[in-house]
Amino acid sequence: MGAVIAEKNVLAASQASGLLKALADPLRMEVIESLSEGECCVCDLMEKTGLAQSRLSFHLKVLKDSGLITDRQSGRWVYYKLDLEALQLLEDWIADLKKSCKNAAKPCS
Amino acid sequence: MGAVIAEKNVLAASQASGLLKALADPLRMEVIESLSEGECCVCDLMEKTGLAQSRLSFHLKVLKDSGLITDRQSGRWVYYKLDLEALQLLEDWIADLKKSCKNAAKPCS
DNA sequence: AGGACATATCAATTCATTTTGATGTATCAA
DNA sequence: TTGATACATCAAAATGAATTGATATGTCCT
Repeated sequence: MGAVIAEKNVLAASQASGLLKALADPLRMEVIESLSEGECCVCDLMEKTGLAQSRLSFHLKVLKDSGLITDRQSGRWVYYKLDLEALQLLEDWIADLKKSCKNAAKPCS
Repeated sequence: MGAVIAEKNVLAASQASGLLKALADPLRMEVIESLSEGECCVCDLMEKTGLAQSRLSFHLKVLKDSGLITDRQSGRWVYYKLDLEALQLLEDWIADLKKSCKNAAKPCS
């Protein structure tokens, strides 16, 4: 039983690490917050964030690679949106960490 | 009303960004997970993580500056522990983001 | 006072991420 | 089929973060 839980944690931890890394950047957080208002295309995100096209594209790729957002092409436009499951995974991981916290001091050896 | 909420969100966002950045590193996550077992001193963390002293010290500083952990000196030893409130703040920030997600597509302008 | 221990800090190097400007690819409309 | 639009990708330069080994600081013990 320990093994299964440990494995699950290791998996979740590495996944969480990727999500955290992607999220831990002010520009990308801005993008994420823009996307929380609903799916939208790159041109709209450019307006909202004021970022240059290639710069925005770079950050969108980081976010997409992490699994935090997904894209869909429609004609000339590419639409991005948040992946709620990824956010949920992250929230769960933090909740688990909190739960596993025993704040008892351990004697120094 | 919008102003107050916006201010609160902006504050939370920049704070959250710091926490995320600190947390989004495999070594530091290891440290955090060690600390989830309870407060402990640097020498114990060195054993648990196998990191060299100066390297560990560097990462502990990053974590402490973010507010994710706190320290307390006792004689020659310095004890570190997780700050549950910071974890809570992070969890709340993600929960809020999730809540504010409207997945309705926005027409491209 | 002197030595040993626990930890922090520093400067130099290495390594990773980000920015920029240019070019490439696909789609649409005329 | 040409030109315009929307976006992605690339290589080079700029910036930032991490590692290393050395040295500094403070505390304890004798």
